Amino acid sequence: MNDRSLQRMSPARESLFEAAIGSFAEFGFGGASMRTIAQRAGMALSNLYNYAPSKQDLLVQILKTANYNHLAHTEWAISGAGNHPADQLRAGVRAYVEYVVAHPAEALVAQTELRYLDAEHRRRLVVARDRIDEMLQGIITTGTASGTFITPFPREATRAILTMCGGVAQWYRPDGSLTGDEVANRYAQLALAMVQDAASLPTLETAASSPRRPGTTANKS
Amino acid sequence: MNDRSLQRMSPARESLFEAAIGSFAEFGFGGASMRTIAQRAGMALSNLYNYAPSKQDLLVQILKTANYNHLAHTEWAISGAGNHPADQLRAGVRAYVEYVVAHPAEALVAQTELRYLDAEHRRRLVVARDRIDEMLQGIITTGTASGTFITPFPREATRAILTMCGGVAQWYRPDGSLTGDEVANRYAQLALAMVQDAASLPTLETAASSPRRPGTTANKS
Amino acid sequence: MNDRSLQRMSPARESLFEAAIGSFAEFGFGGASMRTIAQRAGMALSNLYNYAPSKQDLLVQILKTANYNHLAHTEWAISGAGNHPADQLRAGVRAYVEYVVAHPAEALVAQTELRYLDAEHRRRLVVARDRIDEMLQGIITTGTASGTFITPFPREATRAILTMCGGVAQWYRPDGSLTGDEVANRYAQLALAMVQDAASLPTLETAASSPRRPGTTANKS
Amino acid sequence: MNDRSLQRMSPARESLFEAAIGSFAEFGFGGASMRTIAQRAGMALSNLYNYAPSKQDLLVQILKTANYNHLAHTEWAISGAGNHPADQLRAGVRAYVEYVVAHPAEALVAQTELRYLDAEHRRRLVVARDRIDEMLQGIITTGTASGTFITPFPREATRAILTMCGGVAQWYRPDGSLTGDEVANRYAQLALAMVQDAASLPTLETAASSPRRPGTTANKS
DNA sequence: CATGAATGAGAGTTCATTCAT
DNA sequence: GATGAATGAACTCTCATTCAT
Repeated sequence: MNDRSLQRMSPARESLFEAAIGSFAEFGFGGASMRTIAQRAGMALSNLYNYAPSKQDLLVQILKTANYNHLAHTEWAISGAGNHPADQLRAGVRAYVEYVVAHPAEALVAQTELRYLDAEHRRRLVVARDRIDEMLQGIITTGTASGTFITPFPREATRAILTMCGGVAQWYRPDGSLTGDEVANRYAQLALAMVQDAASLPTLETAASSPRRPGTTANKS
Repeated sequence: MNDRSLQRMSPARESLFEAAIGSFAEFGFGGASMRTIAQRAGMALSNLYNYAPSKQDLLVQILKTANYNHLAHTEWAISGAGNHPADQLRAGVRAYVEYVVAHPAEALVAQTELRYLDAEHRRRLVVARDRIDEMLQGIITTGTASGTFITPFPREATRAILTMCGGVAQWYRPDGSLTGDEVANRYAQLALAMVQDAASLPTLETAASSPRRPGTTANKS
Repeated sequence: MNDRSLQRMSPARESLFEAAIGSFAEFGFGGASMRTIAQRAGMALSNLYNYAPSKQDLLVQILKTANYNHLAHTEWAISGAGNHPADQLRAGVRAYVEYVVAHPAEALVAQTELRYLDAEHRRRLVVARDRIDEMLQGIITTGTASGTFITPFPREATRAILTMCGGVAQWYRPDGSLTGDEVANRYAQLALAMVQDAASLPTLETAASSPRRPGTTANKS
Repeated sequence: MNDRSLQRMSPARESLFEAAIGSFAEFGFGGASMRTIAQRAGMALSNLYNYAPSKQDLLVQILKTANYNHLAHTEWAISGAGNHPADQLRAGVRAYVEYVVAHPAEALVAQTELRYLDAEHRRRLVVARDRIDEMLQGIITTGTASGTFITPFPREATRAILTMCGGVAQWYRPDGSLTGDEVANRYAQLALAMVQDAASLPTLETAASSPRRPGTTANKS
């Protein structure tokens, strides 16, 4: 899937947004300066304003694209994952993390800098984010109802999963010890564990054969 | 435990740091200005420099206090939780979240603004944060070794738990539908589920027959 | 008489100069921007430079046309007013004001923005204005010499008359309570009064009874 | 009378406003830059903003002071000129012009730059100017009613007088051929002539026989 | 003639910080 | 400790202008 599939971009526009994302990720919205961004994009400062009427608008454009691409990638994966909630959740989490590790700077900006927008822009931008939230919560709720998942707090579980997945943007490095795929897989497993997916649980016999907490009730008893 | 136990503060100092935390939380380090902070603190701009030699230092002081108080609160709770990994993890997560909901702005700043410090300061400040990480990871590893927990990825589980707990700062509101205690408890359960704490697991058919560690979980047993 | 008689204009050129005059009148030379003017003229910014090589030149062209048209209109009226100084002055003032009320924005710009030009351009542009001044002063001096007018300060009277007539541009509105003709007539009478035109004066005993030069004054007598 | 009598000023403030008035007079509001003003005032650019929160506000402050001082000076002179309309008009015009020649730059700015303010500020600022207008018009109307003055257009006469007096700011130079006092006196005479003040009129043959208010006019009698 | 993209200079304004009092 | 005045650097943004098409 193309990065900027939603709106085909001229090379200048492309490099500008790349530079802006990089700068916002590195210094934050307040810390990044239009001069720096222009330099990074290889164009004159004043030319920025042919692409975005203000710094705020630059951020808005970035967040809009980022959020909707993230949504698209995740929704697409879920919609191809069949009917079983566990498969859907696994696919969703995997895709969500995949997008983050594929665009760490963009994802970081999307998480971090949304707060600095005015209420109106924020309202319109969270729509995409909320859609992902609703999808995941729907999956978890359905799974819980059907007995596949067990969790008394679908709302908090959803939030926790999204938060922990988004957090990947803060430490993931492409040259780190784990590939993006590995990270995505592991987070998918952790998410399934959190909702106590039946299939992921230790089975009875294996549970018995290898009693990991001998005297499980040892806690108290 | 007192908020600013490490260094007793004059009222002026108190209101200054309160103002700074509030401003940083609201506008980010780059977006907050010394003028705004001074106004919020009800003092003259130049008087700020009697308490902190620079804006950076203001942030450093805040983060130092925040991180060490967070560490202290969490470590204290764990150290009083006995020997069982599940109890320790639960206590740790609960305490961690408790601190976040008790000081949402401070916690938000601590998470968000650390990146904007120079390497040296960052290095010294992450120590406290890393200590919490190590403690949690130690608990999880120990628990896994002893069979209480089941997770193939203790490293990622630790990070995920801390991230999701820290994320509470981004949405928690004191006047929301959940009290801070409820949030803390639920997140503790979610964390235990993620590491598949034996006692928290539903057994398949024996679910009803042998509730291990009765009374621990509010959900199922 | 055609407005732009000196140089026939294409529609684009026409709308450009109209836009420029409007913008200069509204915001001043310094406050008006080429972008604004272009928008107002309904053309692209860069296209302006096909009609004027610079903003300054735009103003120069406007002022040149304005000043010479104003001069032409006034001189023509005077030259058709016969030999009597009073008739000449009346015709001159009337025509001067007529032009102002017919082109308020242009006249306003001509008065206001001349100062912002460089010395050379200013020198060449004041020629037309000075010609009007000289004509009026000539009329007044002649009239004073012949006893028709009485004023000890022909120089100041001339300046005062031109200033007060030019000032009409600052308050005249086409939809105001007075038509342009009425304004022109009244200002002509005021000017004649200022130089104490004999025929306009009330005589001692005949003040109420006999208007001297009957039909000249529309007002009371 | 002190220049800034209304509000005592620190030396820095004083020199700032002097510089601002000079710059606005020379280059216009749009053409003057805060940098230039600061240089002229001998202070750092940023320090300007300790005295005026914006360039607009700088202009507003100047215009407020200028207009009210002009009003004060003129009103004071009129109020000390006795009951006769001719004396009042002469005193008023003289004082008005006196102020202009005493503060040519300030007066020029007051006339020229008012238009560039937003409606609200303009509305509040014209109050002082309108008060002068009303005073003059009152004098002329009264004089006309009592037969001292003869003019069918008191409204236009008032405007014309004020305009021509204000126009002095555009050409008067302290080192010119006329002193400020001379200019003021001559304009007062011209104004009286314009309203056909009885005492200022030349009598025809009875000029010597019936001087109405003898000794009033310096020019003829 | 007309345009959109690009630019260097400079605009107004705010920044963190200092210093004499 | 506390303040108001002052400063140099940097900010976002707009300016008039150019040029390839």
